Amino acid sequence: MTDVPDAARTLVDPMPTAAADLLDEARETGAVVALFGRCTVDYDGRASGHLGPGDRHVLCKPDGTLLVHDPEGHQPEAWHAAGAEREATVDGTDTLVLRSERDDGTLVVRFEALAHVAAHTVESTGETEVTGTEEDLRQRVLDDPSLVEAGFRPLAVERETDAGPVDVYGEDAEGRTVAVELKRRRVGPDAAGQLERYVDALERDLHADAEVRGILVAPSVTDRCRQTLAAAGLEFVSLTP
Amino acid sequence: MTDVPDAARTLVDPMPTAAADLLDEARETGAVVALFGRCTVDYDGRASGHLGPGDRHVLCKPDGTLLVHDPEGHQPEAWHAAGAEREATVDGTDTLVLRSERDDGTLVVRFEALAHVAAHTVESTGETEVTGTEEDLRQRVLDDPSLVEAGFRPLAVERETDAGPVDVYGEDAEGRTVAVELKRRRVGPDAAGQLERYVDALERDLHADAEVRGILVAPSVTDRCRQTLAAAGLEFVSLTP
DNA sequence: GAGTTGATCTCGGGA
DNA sequence: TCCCGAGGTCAACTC
Repeated sequence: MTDVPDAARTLVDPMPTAAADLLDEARETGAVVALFGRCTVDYDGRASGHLGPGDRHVLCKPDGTLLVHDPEGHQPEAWHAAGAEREATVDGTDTLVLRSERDDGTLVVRFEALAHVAAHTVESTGETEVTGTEEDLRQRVLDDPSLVEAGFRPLAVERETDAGPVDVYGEDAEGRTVAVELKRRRVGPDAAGQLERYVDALERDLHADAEVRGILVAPSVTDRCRQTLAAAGLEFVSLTP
Repeated sequence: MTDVPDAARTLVDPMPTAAADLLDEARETGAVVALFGRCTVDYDGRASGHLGPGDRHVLCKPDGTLLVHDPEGHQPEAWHAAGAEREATVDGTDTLVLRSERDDGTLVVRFEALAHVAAHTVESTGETEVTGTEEDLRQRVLDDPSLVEAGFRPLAVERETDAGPVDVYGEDAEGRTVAVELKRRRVGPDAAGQLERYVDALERDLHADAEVRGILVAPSVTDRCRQTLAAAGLEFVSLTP
């Protein structure tokens, strides 16, 4: 044991007390801790759930995030989001208990068996950069409004209405108000409903007699979406990000 | 080295080749592998992104799932969902490269430095059980339809319409068609729009003159949701799961 | 703090 | 296979 904690520490088949110590130490140092072992999980909060005994991977982040992963799937089987308070104790002599408390609930992981515990302090986080998002699509439309239609003139982005913010708000070549809803992926009826709400709200806002066009811009739409658009008098323009 | 792979193996400050071997072995045995190290990530697919050098935790599951976690937040910074093909190679002498291929894109993780690699074979997955979901709320309504209103009679669940499936479809005390949309949480305008689409579709489906009531059942609604409901002639019933 | 929407959303169920 | 909506969604941004 040294006063200066190691940047990385690993325990194999640890005693629960040793694992608890490592978790306590990690809380001081801001380390990320990964545990492998056989455990049960109980959650109570916005919903409640129980996971029977199984081999799982548990990841504890210094911001309070706790993720319980089983061997399949992208989604954690159980979790607590950032802001949770974590506490590691030993129940009896051989059970490590991880208790995570949040305003909206409690998560408890009980390890019947522990195979690995690894802690790793993080010195720096790299920069992250993503392209191909909806905002990129919007920028493309603003740079070249004719992608929507010839003569389209954008006047505002995220223009507020009583039904929420319109992605791109503008006028067509004949001066009619146009609401554009952008989607980077093929969309279903929900996108048509979203646009419909904006158009209805704008028509109520502006004048009772105002004609407002609604244009859904997306790579493609489902049949039902097309139906919904048609029923609401809305238009579709295909644009692939 | 034995012919029978260990159920659990850990490497500390491993050579990249040793880590690659462990990843290859894990592919055979169906083990979950967790890596700690300094890495960069490049993703190209539905979008594209780059993560600069940083200390991260990488989790590889036998179903192809790959998750790259930084020290904050619930969401992985980068990922590949199940079904991806993974390959571990060594670039030069000191860089472990994890390459994950999917139909819709490629994810590459390059480790400049590796602190831990741990593999753990999974013998069994515990049962999982959740309560407090929307389906539980629906069952409650079916068991006691008066929670919606006195005289309400459910006739179908997930009743199909041209706009999608209605949560609970039924009749009120006076024989009018009722579409019920259930939400387990406080809801915004999107839920009102969803219900509106169903009601509109039902009115088109049944008769031009048919009156169809739409009732949103949720713990509470936002102001805008209430406005949208009112504008569409829809109703709200408060019910807490 | 609440409201609104996006997400490389993922996931499960049904046609 | 695609479509559709739920999710203990989470996360970002605005008011």
